[in-house]
Amino acid sequence: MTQLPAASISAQPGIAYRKVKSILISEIASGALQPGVKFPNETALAKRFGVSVGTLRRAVEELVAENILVRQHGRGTFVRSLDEERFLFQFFKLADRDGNFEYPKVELVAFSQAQATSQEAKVLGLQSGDAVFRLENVLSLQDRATVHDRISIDAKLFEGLTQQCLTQRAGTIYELYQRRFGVTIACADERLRAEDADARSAELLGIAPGASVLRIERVAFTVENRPCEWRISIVNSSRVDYVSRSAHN
Amino acid sequence: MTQLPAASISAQPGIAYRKVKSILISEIASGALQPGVKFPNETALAKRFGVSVGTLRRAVEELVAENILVRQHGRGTFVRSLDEERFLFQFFKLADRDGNFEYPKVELVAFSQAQATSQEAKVLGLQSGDAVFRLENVLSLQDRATVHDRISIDAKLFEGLTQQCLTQRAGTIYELYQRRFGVTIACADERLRAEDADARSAELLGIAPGASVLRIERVAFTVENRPCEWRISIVNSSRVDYVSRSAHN
DNA sequence: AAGTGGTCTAGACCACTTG
DNA sequence: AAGTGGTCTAGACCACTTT
Repeated sequence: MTQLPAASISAQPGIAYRKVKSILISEIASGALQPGVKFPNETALAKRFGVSVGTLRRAVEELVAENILVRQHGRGTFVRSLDEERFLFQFFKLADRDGNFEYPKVELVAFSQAQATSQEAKVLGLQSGDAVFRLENVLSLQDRATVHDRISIDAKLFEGLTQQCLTQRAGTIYELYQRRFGVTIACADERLRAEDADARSAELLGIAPGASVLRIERVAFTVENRPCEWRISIVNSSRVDYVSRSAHN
Repeated sequence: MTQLPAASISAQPGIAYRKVKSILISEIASGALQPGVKFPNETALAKRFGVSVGTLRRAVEELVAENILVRQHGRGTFVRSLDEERFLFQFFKLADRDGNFEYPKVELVAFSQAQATSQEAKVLGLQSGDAVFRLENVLSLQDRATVHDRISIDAKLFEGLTQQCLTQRAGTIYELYQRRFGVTIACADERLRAEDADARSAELLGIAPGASVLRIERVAFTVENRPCEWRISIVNSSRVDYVSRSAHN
């Protein structure tokens, strides 16, 4: 069982369950609580924070709702590991016309380090000129190149990232962020529009330049709610849809 | 205060707070609990259902999370009325490039009653040939025609709907559904893709036929989780984005 | 059998809104 | 002052998983 300092609730702002929640978030972000490792049980955690079990549960329940923790009846509570199936599809929302999701084949087509443009800096919360990594992927579905991703990330956060890391990884890139760099992606904002494919995307996707493509701009955030990845996805949506499912009853 | 029968919990399936929730949902759907009207307070409701206040609260909290109820500290609990600002933007997700939302101007360009195609029947849970209403709207943002909506709804659910109802209404069409027909939209599934504008959409939106447009297909559900509206929106996304905001911490 | 989370209770007290 | 929801407690008992 993880041994952690007797975090004092009174040192944090806000009401009790929010304090507990924010302490848990920072411990997850710092790596003190590792993905896949079992949490202390509720009574122990409640005692550590000096709150009742009910209050502890409320904090944990919110983190479960935010997909940061997972509880399993009879087994325990865990930091959600990004290799879990359903987690992948929290961020990968392309399905075929019948609504079926498929794990994409990923090919890295470019990797470089560069100085952040003003736009990159703004989105990622950096200074213009700070180092960023830029990478480009082509994702295939049903053996057809379907998505062209351009990704920018803060080089400092991902110090030591190499082309090898990326090409030799198993699993998603978000899993790599989490396992090698301790950066856990918790949520993302996306903006979508239709546009005409530029020359590069058209070539990579094997379509005519100027064809209608779906453009998805995504900013992904860590558990601490800091922007850490900026991504433009160009999608040939002639065979797939972007699916947005609202939470049903 | 609303006077309702002493609904017996034990007659419903599932565990207590789920029973309470499903009874509340059916009472909202049936119109026994009206939008904007104050709920009985927690202790009274709990007594009516024969559960503790904590259990009642849990049911209500889930309905609040699903945007069906609204609680206001010190004032009371209400069925959410669809004319509330933020509710509009639960379903209208088009923002300008700076992320600003604007209330669209709506113009009805077609209205008819027809027999459901097999596709309409399938989506809406009808039989092929059942009566449906079809309507088309053009939505303008910043005085530019931006969205062309094609909407199909079950004619039986909206019996008595006329062109007048639609053109003379104040507020959103979902508010009309709720106020005139007692149909409260609670959530929706959406699928997006890029495509080339067809002749009709191009004309209505004042763009070239074949221009890249965003196609949004939406199925909207009632509080009882029954599909009740099918809508295809064609969006000229040269000035607006579809914004998908994930719930942050 | 032991340990975990899931549900439920019956209170207490606080914060906010309204008359 | 009265009424509402918001937070918190300290238990009880159940359901599920593991040993």
